[in-house]
Amino acid sequence: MPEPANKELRKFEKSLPIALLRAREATTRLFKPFIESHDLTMPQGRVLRALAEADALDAKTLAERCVILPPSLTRIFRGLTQRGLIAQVPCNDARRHMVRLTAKGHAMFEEVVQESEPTYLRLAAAFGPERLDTLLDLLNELRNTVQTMGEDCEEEAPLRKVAGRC
Amino acid sequence: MPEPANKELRKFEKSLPIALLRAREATTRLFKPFIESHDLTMPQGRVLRALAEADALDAKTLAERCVILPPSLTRIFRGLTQRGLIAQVPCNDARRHMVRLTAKGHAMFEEVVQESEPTYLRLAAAFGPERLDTLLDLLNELRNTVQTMGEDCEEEAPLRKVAGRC
DNA sequence: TATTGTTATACTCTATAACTATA
DNA sequence: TATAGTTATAGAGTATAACAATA
Repeated sequence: MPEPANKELRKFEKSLPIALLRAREATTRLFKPFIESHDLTMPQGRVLRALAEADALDAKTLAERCVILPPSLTRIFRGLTQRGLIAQVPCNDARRHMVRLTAKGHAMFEEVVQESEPTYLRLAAAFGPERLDTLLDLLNELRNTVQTMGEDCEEEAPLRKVAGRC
Repeated sequence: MPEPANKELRKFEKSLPIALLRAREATTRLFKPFIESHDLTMPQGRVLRALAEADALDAKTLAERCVILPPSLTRIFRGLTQRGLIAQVPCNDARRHMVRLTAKGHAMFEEVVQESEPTYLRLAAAFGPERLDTLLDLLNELRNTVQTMGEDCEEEAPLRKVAGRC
C-alpha cells in the first residue's frame, strides 16, 4: 500500500469529506471529457444516465437521484428538450413534470457509454474489479447510513475512537 | 444489505462518479453546518484543516490538497487573512505565497473539530469503524490509481467485464 | 392546506486566458 | 525560459425565498 510521504498528509487523507472530494475530482477528470465532447455538462450527463436506466422520471426523483436542485433541473430540462434529447411525458398528476429520453437521447447516451467504456475497464483493471465493487457498495451504504442517521437522531450509539475524522 | 427497490436504481448506483457524488452530498449535508456556523465555506474549511495538520503551506500545495483552483485560493487567502485566521509566512522563493494558521485560526479550527466530533463518532458507530477505515483507504487508493493511469496511459491492461460502470 | 415545479436573485465555484513577478 | 500567483471574465452550480398551479 502506498503510504503518503509524511504523517501530516496521511492524517489529512483520513478526513471523509475530503477523501470523497478528491476521489471524485480524480474520477471526474477521467470521465468528464467523454461527456463534454458531446456538449453536455456533468449534471446533464447524470440526467441522461438516470433516464437511460429508467422509463420516465419526474423532476423530484431526478433531483434526488442526480443530486441536482430543482431550479438547476428546470434549466437542464429546457436545454435537453431544446436539443431534442428528452421529451415531456403526460402524467396523471398535472403538477409533475415527467420526462423520458427520445431516440436521439438514447443514441447519444449509448455513444457516451461506448466511448468511455475502455477507460472504465482500464480503471477497473488497474484498481482491481473486486475492490471497485467493494468501494461502490461502501459508498452507497454510507449514503444510506447518513440518511438513516437523519431520521432517528435521538438514539444514542456507543462511541469509540476511530481512525478517521470529519 | 439494503437492496434498492428496483433493478434500475441498483444499476444507477453502480456508476462510480455518481456514487461518489451522492456519498459526498450526504456527508457534506451532515458536516457542513459545523463549518457554516463559523461563517466559513467548505473550501475555506478545507484550507484550515490542511494548515492545521501542517506547519505552513504554499498556494500550490494547498490547491492540490484541497482541490481548489488558484483563482479561488487567492480569494480564500484574502478572506481568511482579513479575518485574522491565517497569515503569510516569509519564504526564500519570493514567488511563493506561503501561509500558516494564526492562533485565532487554530482556535477556530479546534472549535469546529470539537463541535463536529460527536456527529463523526455517531456516523462511525452507525457505519462501522472498520468499514469506514476501509472506505477511506479505497478512496485514497482510487485517486492514486487514477493519477497513475494518467502517467503511463500507453500501457495496455487486460480488460474484463466488471459490475460497475462509468 | 400540502405538494410540485418555476422564477427570481445572490453568491460561490469552475475554468480559462492574460498578465506580473520571480527564479 | 519556466514557474508561482494574481487578475479578469464568463459560465455553471448552490441555495433560498417567493410564486403559480394542482392535488
